[in-house]
Amino acid sequence: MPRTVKARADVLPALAEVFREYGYEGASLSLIGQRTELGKGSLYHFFPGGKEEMANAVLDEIDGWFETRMFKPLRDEADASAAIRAMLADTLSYFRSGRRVCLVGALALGDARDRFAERINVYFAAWRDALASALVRQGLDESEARPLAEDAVALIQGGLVAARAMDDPSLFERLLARLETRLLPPAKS
Amino acid sequence: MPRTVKARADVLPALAEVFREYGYEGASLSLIGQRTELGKGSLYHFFPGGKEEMANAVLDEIDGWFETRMFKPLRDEADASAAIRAMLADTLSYFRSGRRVCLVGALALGDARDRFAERINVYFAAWRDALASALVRQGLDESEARPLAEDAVALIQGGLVAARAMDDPSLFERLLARLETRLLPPAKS
DNA sequence: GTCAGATTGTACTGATCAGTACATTCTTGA
DNA sequence: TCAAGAATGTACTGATCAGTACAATCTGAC
Repeated sequence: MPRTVKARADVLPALAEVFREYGYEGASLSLIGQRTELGKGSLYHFFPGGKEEMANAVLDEIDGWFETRMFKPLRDEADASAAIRAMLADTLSYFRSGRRVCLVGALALGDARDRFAERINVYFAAWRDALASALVRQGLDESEARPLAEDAVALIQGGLVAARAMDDPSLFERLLARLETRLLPPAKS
Repeated sequence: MPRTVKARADVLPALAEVFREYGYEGASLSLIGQRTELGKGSLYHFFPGGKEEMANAVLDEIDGWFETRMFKPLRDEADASAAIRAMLADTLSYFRSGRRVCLVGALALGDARDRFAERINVYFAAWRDALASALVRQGLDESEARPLAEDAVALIQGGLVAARAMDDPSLFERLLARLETRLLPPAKS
């Protein structure tokens, strides 16, 4: 039954975008239906648990993407600096220069926070820890790497808020460019 | 008719807290009624424009608080460093070490963004510009002050997101402490 | 072709939403 | 004391919410 799997996975990007744009509570089933081009029958066929299962499926996909694409390289790649540069580039493109919101961050601020609290926590902690690991392999002490990674994750999230608030994607780009100079070791080639 | 004015103003703190906790759409009138201990009759008596007028009243109060308490001193106070230190201390206490969310930031990420887009934009821009002004008076070039102020505002917003996401108020405190060392001139007394 | 099961559309449910209408109660100034 | 108007409680409106039920349709294996 390849079609079942395909159809459910096909819906996830549209689903994610609805949650990103409207938040958990704001993403009504009628809106979800429009964006995914699926009726209620199909939606509840694929996601018997309703909205909560939809959001969890989206979060699963996001977790998977960040884990394999960013966190794992940050933890494991031999060239830590390259992994950090790749992380920044991926961050820029994933969030569309700040035009796209971080769903996890939006959930953290919104009214559905408690419902996904554990997942939200894990996502942020994983990002911070993976980045700190890369910084340590770059030669920093744990005691320097930890705070720097903490700053970086917060700066990225805040950059998304600020870029959206001021409707200025270039702000997010500038933020990431400056962050790169703080995260990479000075004047190596 | 002093009582009218008093009653309306008395409701604003509770109103603000509801919007902060549940977002604009999530703050239902029944919830607002409970928290403010006002029935629908009273709420629509004080705010004939409904929820939107309530949110605008709250934003007015927030704007006023930040303007007089933080932005104006940052722009005008003779001792720029003292104003920056005061800003950081006020930020810490206002947001309750990250336990309290920034309503403006939450609105920026949420589904009611378009409704308050202009106000949100102005709030962020005012903070950045006021801080940049203080940095310039501290001796920085405009070209250094601008990016640093931009970073600071984003870091604060991101700190609120991250502190809430990881349920760790001390994270917000650490962030602000490190930010202070970046904003104040090194080793003066 | 046929049939089991996957998929889908439609019509419901009861709850809750923002907002309105309005009669009642309270407060205040004279 | 008493009216004017401020303040409030209650009962509504129609819309929309998440979720359910179920019959109709489609699909692929045989």
